[in-house]
Amino acid sequence: MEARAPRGTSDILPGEARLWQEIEATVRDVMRVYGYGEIRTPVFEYTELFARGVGETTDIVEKQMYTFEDRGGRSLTLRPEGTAPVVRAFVQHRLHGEGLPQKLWYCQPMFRYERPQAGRARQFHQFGAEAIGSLDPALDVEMIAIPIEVYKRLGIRGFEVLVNSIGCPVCRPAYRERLKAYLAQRIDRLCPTCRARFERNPLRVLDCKEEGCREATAGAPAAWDYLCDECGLHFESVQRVLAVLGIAYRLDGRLVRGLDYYTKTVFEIVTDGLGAQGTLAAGGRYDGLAAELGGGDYPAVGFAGGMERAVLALKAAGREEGKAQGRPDVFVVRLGERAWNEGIALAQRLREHGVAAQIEYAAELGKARSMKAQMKVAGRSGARLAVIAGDDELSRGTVALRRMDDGTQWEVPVERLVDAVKEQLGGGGRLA
RNA sequence: GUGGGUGUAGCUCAGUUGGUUAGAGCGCCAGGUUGUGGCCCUGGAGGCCGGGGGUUCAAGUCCCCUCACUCACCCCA
Repeated sequence: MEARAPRGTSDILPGEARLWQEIEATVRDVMRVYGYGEIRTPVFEYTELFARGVGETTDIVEKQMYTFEDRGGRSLTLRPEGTAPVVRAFVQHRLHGEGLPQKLWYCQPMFRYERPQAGRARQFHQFGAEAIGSLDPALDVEMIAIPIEVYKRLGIRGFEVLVNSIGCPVCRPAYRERLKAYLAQRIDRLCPTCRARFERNPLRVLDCKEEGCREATAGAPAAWDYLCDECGLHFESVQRVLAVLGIAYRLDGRLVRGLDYYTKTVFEIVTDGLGAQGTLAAGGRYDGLAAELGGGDYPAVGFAGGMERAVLALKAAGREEGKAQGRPDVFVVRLGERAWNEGIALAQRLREHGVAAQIEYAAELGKARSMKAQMKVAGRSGARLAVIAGDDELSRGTVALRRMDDGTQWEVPVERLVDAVKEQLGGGGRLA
């Protein structure tokens, strides 16, 4: 067989994993300061959850889900997005009883059957947050502020915030009809896919990248001109809070989301320079989802950001992958039969004192590598210090300590080794 | 699902109008007399030239098919 990860999946090797850890740590801390609690939901759910929650006619449900039947005949689906499971958990565990709104965050893998390309995979990872049980526009803005804070802390710049309101079940039908009337007069100028969209989801025509479609829809009515009183007031409030927080944004009447549950506020944080998939994070309000899942009337808002895209953005900002293995503080070089074993104990003792100590291993049983080879690995490892344990030194009850930066070297008694190493490394265990 | 691009050593890539045992740099391993890394020198290992079929005296090179990767469309994080 050929050793190969399935199409659209990838291994995150140690060098890149360090970037992931940095992003995860940043997400975790930003969520902490914003007062969100972590939730982890199952990798698979009953298929019905996504069919009802995300929408039967969305691309995700129609052609992108990994759906299978288990041995009990249940239809299960690998989670293609994060919001529906979180809301399901909110309803299932009656989290409204813990106080409202419930503020939850996650960072989990998602699965969609798509053709892979830059910034898109079949297994990918999203970090996100959901605030369930409040209509407060401040929460809409929080969902924009959180990812911005994450990117700022990571040193990712050059993104733009797009905001729109697509109304609610009260006002959207009217806008939809108005838009259809407008499009009907220009139907011949639309691309074939947009002609198909015209019936099923006319809002998506606004989102088309085809030049002809963009020209045809240049003067199309904007959703915000047709909002009902409640949606209009809410939209104004969102913009007011954005202004209060000094968040730069651009109103974009063409911004439409592909999931059925969105109401009122929708937004995207986009950047160029990552290829065609420039959306770093996106989200919006979904006031009807909890009710749709049988949980009562709990308006909510959330966002999700792509981890892989954050990694791409981090690299685009000039960040390098780390070394595969972390830099050790010291490298124990062993010489002679006795030292080959006792050196392991020295490394062990250093580790017990919190010092990162590495040794070089034999390629073949009973064949120690030459000192030169061990020193070469020590140098390459980036270790600050080498502990040279030779039979000669050990017979004197000492080992040699060598600074790898300037090559100075001296002997210390074995029982003083840990202290001597810490002295060299400085208080925190790292080189001062 | 639809298009374009690319597949030669672990990595980045050469490979002449088809013509001997397919190369380089980096990396890896071993040496350059006793037990010392970085620089230098010498040597070595490592290649179903993505796979299959075809044309030809002869294919890494030309043709067809296929697979994979990749970019884009669709859509989305």
